[in-house]
Amino acid sequence: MDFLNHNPNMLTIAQVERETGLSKDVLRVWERRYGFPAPIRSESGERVYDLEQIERLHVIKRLIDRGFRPGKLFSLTAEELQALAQTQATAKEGQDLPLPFRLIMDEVLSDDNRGLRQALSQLLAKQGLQQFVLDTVPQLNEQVGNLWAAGKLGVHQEHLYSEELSRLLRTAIGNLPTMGRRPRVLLTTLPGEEHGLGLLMVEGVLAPEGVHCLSLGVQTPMEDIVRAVVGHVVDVLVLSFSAAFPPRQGVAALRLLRNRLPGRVEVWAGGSMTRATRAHPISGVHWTPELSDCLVRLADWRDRHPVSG
Amino acid sequence: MDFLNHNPNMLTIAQVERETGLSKDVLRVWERRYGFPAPIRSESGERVYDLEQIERLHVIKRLIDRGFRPGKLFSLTAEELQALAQTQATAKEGQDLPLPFRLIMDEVLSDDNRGLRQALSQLLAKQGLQQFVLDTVPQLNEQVGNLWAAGKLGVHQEHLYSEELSRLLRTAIGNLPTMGRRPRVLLTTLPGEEHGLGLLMVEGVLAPEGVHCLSLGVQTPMEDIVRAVVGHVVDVLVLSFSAAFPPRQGVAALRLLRNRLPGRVEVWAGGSMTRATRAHPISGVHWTPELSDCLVRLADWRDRHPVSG
DNA sequence: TTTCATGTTTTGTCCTGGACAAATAATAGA
DNA sequence: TCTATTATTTGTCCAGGACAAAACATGAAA
Repeated sequence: MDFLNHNPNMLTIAQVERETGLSKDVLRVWERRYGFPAPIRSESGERVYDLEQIERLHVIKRLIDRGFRPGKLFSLTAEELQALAQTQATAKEGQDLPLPFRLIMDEVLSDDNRGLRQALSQLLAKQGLQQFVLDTVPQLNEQVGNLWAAGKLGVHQEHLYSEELSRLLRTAIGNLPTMGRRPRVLLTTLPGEEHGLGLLMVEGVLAPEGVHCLSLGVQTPMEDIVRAVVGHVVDVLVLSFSAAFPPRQGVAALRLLRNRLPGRVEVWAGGSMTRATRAHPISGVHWTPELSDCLVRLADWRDRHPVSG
Repeated sequence: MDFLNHNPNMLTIAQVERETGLSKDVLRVWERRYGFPAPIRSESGERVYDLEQIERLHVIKRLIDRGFRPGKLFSLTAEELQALAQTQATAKEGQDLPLPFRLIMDEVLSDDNRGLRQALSQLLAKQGLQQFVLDTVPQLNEQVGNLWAAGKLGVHQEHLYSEELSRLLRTAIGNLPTMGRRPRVLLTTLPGEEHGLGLLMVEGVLAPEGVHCLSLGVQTPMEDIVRAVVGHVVDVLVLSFSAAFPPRQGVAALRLLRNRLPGRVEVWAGGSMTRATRAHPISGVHWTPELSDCLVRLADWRDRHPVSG
């Protein structure tokens, strides 16, 4: 194996795709239409990008995620772009929040994982798991989202936040006494959805109700979801979709999956995406855009399935 | 929004890519070369795949993952393919394993998450966290890998195993007393590496040594790794690479990253991939293919940085 | 026999540039 | 002010050629 080839400060298009999250198709069509990025070519004609371009791509990507359109952005100079990013940064400050929230955000912003862990776990202890997940966590998430949108938060800080929160929730759920009452619930996400926090939150709401939860983590192929549902004799399948999941594809995938599951099994679809799709009913799929909807559905399920014997 | 269009049993090429993990390019070039898959076309000429083809693609993908070459597989009929999958299934049985391992594998195979959780946590309690991670977990992983290669294990069972193991490790790590001695270690994976178990294992080895660990979860873009390393004043950066990570790209990415980090910061690269790359030294990067290598490096680091005052 | 170097085949990735579907913005009508 | 059309922008898909990388086969040297 020869790993010695090219200049270590240059990236191939595949590396840029992984690094920035922009597909090869997009990178090429931007180059064609807007003249940027403008990679040099290897001797065999393949695109080779330097670090400056990657950095600029990152800036552009972030601005697009905040709602700007590519057309506008590509006509700007580097300075204007930078200025725009700065302007945005001051837009949505953390407003009048209750003190505990401000504190937690401060820990996130100051990169203090110990402090963050401490603060989160204190809040959890005060409120109890279910309350914490139903009320506090969504507010925290929103706040993190705001700070992110305002450009105050680096990706690593967002990662740190969700890592510590996951850790805390898992621990709390793990320490719950095992009840294993019906319904048996299977939790996972479809391929393409790699955000697993939603699953943990649902589990944090249901487990205290004594529900038998079974999580497969993220990105389980449909075929395997079907197998698991049958194999585990599951009553309810919970799927979570973040806001980043394209609603069209979500609905298409749910239809497809619904078709292949036994009718007996309920499907609950939750997460931010479902706020956009709730107006489009799918027969046999329940939208649970809010966490509390899961509790409503749970009560309903138990009403219809009284414990016999 | 109109979600009502196409037949819910047909998939677009993008859906097939997500579902099977085969890139669009591969799907198209297979069709061109081997005549399979053979999707019908929408009225606008786009590929539309039916469920049968997806299923066959899944089978083929699995066989390729087990070392078969596409060329061979595409000349087989459906029956031969099925037969091959079956044959493989009996190849690598679980051999003479110590009893506790057999037990755990049985729990995995019987889809019993409660039992699995129980068995794992019992083993952990007996051995202690560090020992458990150093000895037992790698053996379990290997065994799961064997069963997978033998076709005995569904994806959902593999997911279940790693989910329960992660849960257990997180809980155990979370219950450790906080020491926060040097070095300060940052753990994450590069974009493209979505397997996070390795990070947990490293943490499970280092945390009992009193190391100040800080995990960012998976797939942190390089730019943000650099920021986090600087922002958190980290001494050591730990990166994990699963066997699925292409060695070439791993080495290229490490070179790139190393160039952008302060020289003071050590980089430890571990995980199965590094067994293939260890022969290719990168200055400033330490290969730690075995977990115990992390302990060696830790001792070395502490030797060179005696606590002053 | 095993190990390593070399050539050959297979396989996956990249390319161009056109077409069009989907998402978004702009405009007209209620 | 709100809602339905129409226009523009933007991302995805396509074909089919080229070639880089990986896997395999062959032969020479240890």
